[in-house]
Amino acid sequence: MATLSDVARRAGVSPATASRVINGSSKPVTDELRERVLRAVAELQYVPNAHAQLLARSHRGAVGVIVHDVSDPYFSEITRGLQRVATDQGRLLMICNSYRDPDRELEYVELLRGQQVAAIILAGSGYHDPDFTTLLNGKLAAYEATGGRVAVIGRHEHSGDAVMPDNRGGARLLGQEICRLGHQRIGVVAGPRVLTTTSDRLTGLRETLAEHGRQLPEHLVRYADFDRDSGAEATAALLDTEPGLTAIAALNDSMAIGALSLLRSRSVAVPEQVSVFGFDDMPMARDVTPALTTIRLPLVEMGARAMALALDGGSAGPRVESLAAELVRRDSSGPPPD
Amino acid sequence: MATLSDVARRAGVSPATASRVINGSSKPVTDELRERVLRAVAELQYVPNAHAQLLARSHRGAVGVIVHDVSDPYFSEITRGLQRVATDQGRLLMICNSYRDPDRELEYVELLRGQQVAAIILAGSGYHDPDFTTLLNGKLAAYEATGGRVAVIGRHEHSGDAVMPDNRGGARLLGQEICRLGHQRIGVVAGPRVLTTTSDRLTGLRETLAEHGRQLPEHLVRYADFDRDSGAEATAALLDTEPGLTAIAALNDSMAIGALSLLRSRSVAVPEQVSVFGFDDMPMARDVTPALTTIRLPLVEMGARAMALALDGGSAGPRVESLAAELVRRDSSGPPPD
DNA sequence: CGAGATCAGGTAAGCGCTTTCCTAGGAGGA
DNA sequence: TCCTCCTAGGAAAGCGCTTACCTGATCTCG
Repeated sequence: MATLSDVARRAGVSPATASRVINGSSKPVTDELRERVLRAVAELQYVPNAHAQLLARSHRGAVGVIVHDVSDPYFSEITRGLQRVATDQGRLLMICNSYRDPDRELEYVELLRGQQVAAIILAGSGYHDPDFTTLLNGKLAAYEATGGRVAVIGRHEHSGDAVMPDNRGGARLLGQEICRLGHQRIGVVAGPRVLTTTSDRLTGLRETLAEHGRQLPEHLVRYADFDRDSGAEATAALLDTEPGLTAIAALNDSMAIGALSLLRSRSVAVPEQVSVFGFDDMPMARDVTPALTTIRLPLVEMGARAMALALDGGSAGPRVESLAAELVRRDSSGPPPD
Repeated sequence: MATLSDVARRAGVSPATASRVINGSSKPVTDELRERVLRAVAELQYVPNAHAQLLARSHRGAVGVIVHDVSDPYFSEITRGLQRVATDQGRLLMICNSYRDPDRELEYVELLRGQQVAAIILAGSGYHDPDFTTLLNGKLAAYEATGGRVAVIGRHEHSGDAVMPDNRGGARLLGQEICRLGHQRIGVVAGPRVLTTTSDRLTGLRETLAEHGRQLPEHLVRYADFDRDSGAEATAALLDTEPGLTAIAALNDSMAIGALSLLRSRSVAVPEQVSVFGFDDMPMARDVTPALTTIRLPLVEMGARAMALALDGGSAGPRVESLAAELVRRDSSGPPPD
């Protein structure tokens, strides 16, 4: 691999001069020398060693992002928003998948810190796990203490800048719609118990149902993994327990799609016999049949806001931006059968 | 940010010793000192500067991946495969999105080279653009000349290790199925003209149709962008031109889903009036209604193979692994109406 | 015509780490 | 008791780059 000195030698100048023309430094260099350096660069196919550069300048260019899984549409949308703002500011994004493993999340924080990233963004639900939370906050605090910026998306456990989707409010909208339609026997396909997103959504739903005089007994809540297949399984279990259900609320769209697929396989008509509700409004929600009634979260926007928070040097104390959810009525929901 | 010397000072040892215990070097260190160093690390929340480490060792750990767009399911699947193998080997993955911009692709090659990655993997179709191809190959060659490894997925233009999905063969399967069902009036929603994937698939399809005595006139091929919405548009255009079509072959699933959605909005029954075919078999293909008949490509496998090729030091000359495509019959296809 | 200002370019000191090589001290053997 | 050999630990030389500072030449002006 050619180095700066190789270039300098070949051009017959000092490394300093070579560095200056390559980086377009403000220090003037005669055209003659500039030319020679550029020629040498081309001939040697020279590319500066990014690590050496980062060491020498103390710049901090890149931004780290820790998400549960980019291939999950929920996170690809968020990531798209993050990406957009980062790119606009000429920042490189390092994306890390924790696959919902708290330990891996911790490791990635260290890794990103080691990479000298300018900011770390944590996207995705927090965990109901005080020990982990303490540990994580400690690491983040250490990072912030050295000038790093942190922003989180949808996790209350961190006390700094945050973008919070209104999970609870969204779930209330969902509950209202279910009641408005007149459903009485309602099953819920929830996400992993340990995630705060699950409990927030569940809480909102419970509250609203209670306000309308509905019960949500524990055996009608099934915990799954926020993915399609486990959503289908949970739906099956729900139906087996309580064949008379007329509404199934899945706490994210992937699981709702799983539910749809299971219902189809059992020839249960949606929404005539059973209504299905999702949450998130991923792009795919409108393409399944029947198109999914769901709660829209402005995912791309959330990503963009979080990145903006992280990058704007944030003078004041912790800023929390709450983004509203919105009900999207499509074809998977309707009144219960008579 | 605490440095190694800070740690060493606090522990009352030399940086060398500190480095040794932190990295678990083979050089023996007394428990006494080891202990002191570890305590200092904990107290200072020390994390090694990854750039300095990379500079000092000449290790080359990470692997770079350039894809069109990870949030496109086609690439998330491939990436999953790449990721799996990379993680197994303890490698960090740097993922870059070119968004199908050749210039950006070129830039990313430089960037990754600057990051000293051990290998670069290019996934996604090549371009029909000799100038670009020459440029890209030049850059890759320069990288390989300095010991970097390169593997490509689905691009013929590079002469090194490659994993090639059998686009043409898959398209032939598609053509056969269409003919078998008895369709005569066939429209195609193709991808961007400039991509080799588009032309490969188109060629396979054309060949097979021709063998069965079908024509595929140019006005029945509409070029779109491999995404849902442009697929819908192209389908609309196709139908407007030629209302009598009984089969629409989209050259990827996203566009097929767009086609499905457009047909639904026009109340055209699928497959009774028009059959729709996709390509790739993304996870989502089975969840749309009607479930999509498509050509399965082993996307995850492709990623895994490519990473394996790139990482195994590949002694011999260029290795090309071709992966077969497979027809998946679902509900969106059937015989033409009488 | 010489002193200071100006300018292009070079010199060298790091950035934070790893690792080779060296040293001092202790163990072991004669 | 003295010499050798091993051992743990330190000193220091880089890794490839940037940049503050210095130098020598040219220019400007009194």
